[in-house]
Amino acid sequence: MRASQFFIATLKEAPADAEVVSQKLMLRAGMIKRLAAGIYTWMPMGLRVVRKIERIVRAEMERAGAIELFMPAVQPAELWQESGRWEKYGPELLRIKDRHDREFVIGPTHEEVITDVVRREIKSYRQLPKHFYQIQTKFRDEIRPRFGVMRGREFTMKDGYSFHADFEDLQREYANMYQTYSRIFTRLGLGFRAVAADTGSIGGTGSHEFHVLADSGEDAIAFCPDSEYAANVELAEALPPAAPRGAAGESLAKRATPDKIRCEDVAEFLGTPLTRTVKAIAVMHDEALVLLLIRGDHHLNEVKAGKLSGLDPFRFATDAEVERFLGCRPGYIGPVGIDREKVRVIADRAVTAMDNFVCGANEAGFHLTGVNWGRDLPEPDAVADIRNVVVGDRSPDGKGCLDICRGIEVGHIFQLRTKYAEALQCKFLDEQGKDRIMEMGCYGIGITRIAGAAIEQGNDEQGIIFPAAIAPFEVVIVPMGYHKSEAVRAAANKLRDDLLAAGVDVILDDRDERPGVMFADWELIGVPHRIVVGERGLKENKVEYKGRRDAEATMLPAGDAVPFLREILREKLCG
RNA sequence: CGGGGUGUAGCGCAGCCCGGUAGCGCGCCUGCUUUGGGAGCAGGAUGUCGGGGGUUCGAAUCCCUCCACCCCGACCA
Repeated sequence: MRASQFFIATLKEAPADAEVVSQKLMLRAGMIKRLAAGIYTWMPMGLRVVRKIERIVRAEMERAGAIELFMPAVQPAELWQESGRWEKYGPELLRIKDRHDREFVIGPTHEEVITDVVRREIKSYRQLPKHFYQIQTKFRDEIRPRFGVMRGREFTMKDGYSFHADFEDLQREYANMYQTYSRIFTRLGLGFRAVAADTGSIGGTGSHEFHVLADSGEDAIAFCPDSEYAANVELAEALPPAAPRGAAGESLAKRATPDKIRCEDVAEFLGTPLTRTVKAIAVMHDEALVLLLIRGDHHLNEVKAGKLSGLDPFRFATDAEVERFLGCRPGYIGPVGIDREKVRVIADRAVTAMDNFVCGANEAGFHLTGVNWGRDLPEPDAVADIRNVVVGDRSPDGKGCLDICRGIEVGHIFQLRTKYAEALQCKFLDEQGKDRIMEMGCYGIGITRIAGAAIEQGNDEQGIIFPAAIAPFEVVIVPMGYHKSEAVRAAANKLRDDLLAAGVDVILDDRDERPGVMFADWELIGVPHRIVVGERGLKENKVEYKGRRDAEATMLPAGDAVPFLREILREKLCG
């Protein structure tokens, strides 16, 4: 490729509304163009990145035994009504009507379509298992699209669906995909982590998310540095405290705490550690108020709380409801002296182990100190794990303490079991000639999100630092005076031809630009390897090499450039 | 949806309060010079001032309305 024939559209300044670094850099590097909220054009430079990601994903999916097909983006409403998601999916599902007033959706995912295909095509256990996948445009009408292609409304996804005669075979394929995804993200050159994930309403044993580790990630991941344990914070279990509850040493006292509403403020005002305070969170279930008790320094985990049998589903109580049930305005409510016939109390595991604690007095402007279970109030109606884990908590696998990092979800594998097969009656005949529902797995990779995630993980003051595997070009040749010096032009052209012949994805910058412009452009675009050809070096028959992360350039004999680059590119691919 | 904010040239912005018909930087075009880190000089092109309505002799500016985009929204219980 020659730069003069390609399309390079870099910007010195990023559009003002770009928020995250990947979005700014992709816009500046001319990889994407915004058309509408969460909807982007992939410009030629960016498309090369997407295509390289797709190529690796395809290769590994084929290797794992999956078969590619391509399903429609526009899908009839009937299928979604049949699965029940026409109602359940909510406003994220974009619905459209055709000229005959028939309803359709723009597919946010393809479980319905693939299940329909399989139920029509596969009749016998002899045809199972099968794993179909596609790389396709999805549309999800996000409430608030942000972060460029990381949370767009229209995006490209690899989605695969496997069908099995029994659960054991589904688990086999699930393990196969776990390995495959690990290979894919390794080949893509990303720092990632597989984490146990919430299975949501579907239940079942298996779901893992694959996260690219980056501080800007939207998800928090709890992991144990001393073991393999890693889970989304939504899921990670907070173990019961090791130390038992202490004796009731202090006597119960009511203290005036005017205008002190937050636990932090109360603790500071009373000179008590935050860890001795208890916050009561009022929620509503079945039109009854339930108090959730969390230690002052902890955070409620809504996902965990929502799974409790007596709390599914719940919503936060309004101020009026708090007043009605507790006779006190929010800010000073607590579990002491309330009508436990009407208000249930669910305590986090950490809270039941507390003694001599501080909580609201159910009287505006007052908190209680020296509160003790048993003595001052009855034991909680239920004890459960309803908080987020924090750094330093014991790891659920018992092998050390948890740490927390942030990640961008780029892959998700899921054992769907029979959820969709049941709804759409996707059956096969087994060896006995009996009708049985198929077991299903689904496996997704956010292709376009990976481009953004890779940039979040690799960038500096100058711009993007792409892994070689997904950079738009592996090598750029920047000649000094291409249009002035016959020697430079000849050497640069030859190097380009030799690299192409050696299978290297190279671009020669033959634009009539000043050196500074070319250097800045390629550093912004993030090409990992750069060769500078100049008369200065050619006098000694040398060219200059600089890796994108290198501080200094090194000179090499012109003849060594091709084997040298082949070598480092091969290392990167295998490493 | 609720709250806040912004729409002026391809990008970044000023002008608006206090009405007089639009400007700066980058980019773009032409010429000359320059050529190892986003060049210099000279000349030039580019705007339904988000749309519609109103007030006014006159509206980017004031008023009404619509639209688009951006930001924030459990943790006070």
